[in-house]
Amino acid sequence: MGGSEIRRNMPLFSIGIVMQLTDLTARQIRYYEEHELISPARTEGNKRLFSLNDIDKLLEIKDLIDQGVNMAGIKKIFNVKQEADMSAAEKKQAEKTRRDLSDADLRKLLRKELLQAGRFNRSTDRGDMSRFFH
DNA sequence: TTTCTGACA
DNA sequence: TGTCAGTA
Repeated sequence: MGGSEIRRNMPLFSIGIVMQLTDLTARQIRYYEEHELISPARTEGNKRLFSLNDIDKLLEIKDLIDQGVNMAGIKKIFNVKQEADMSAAEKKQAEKTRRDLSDADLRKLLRKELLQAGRFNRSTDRGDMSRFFH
């Protein structure tokens, strides 16, 4: 890893600066943080401090959003991306984690759909379009 | 003045 | 997502 990594991860910018740099609203930026797409540091006063990496990530998110990709799709893309630069051992663990999460979600979904079998809400799921981007 | 969290006529 | 409230 290059020593510049520490600089790119240095918490430097307020949300106001980031808004101007990314053309995103504070609402959107906080929303993406809620969904764990970014994890800015905090000051003693609980103010968010963004790094260059955070800004790059927000820029990518903005492009994806503009292309019609939703949160689910963006999360998938980011997961694949970060999995790309992981060691084999880490990949194995990540695969297990992903599988476990899937099983948990599957049980929930299965129970719901068994209970109220008769709902068609697959129309808004454009998240899978992400497969055509990365 | 800026940012934060929570909430929704 | 926008926006308003009430703070820190």
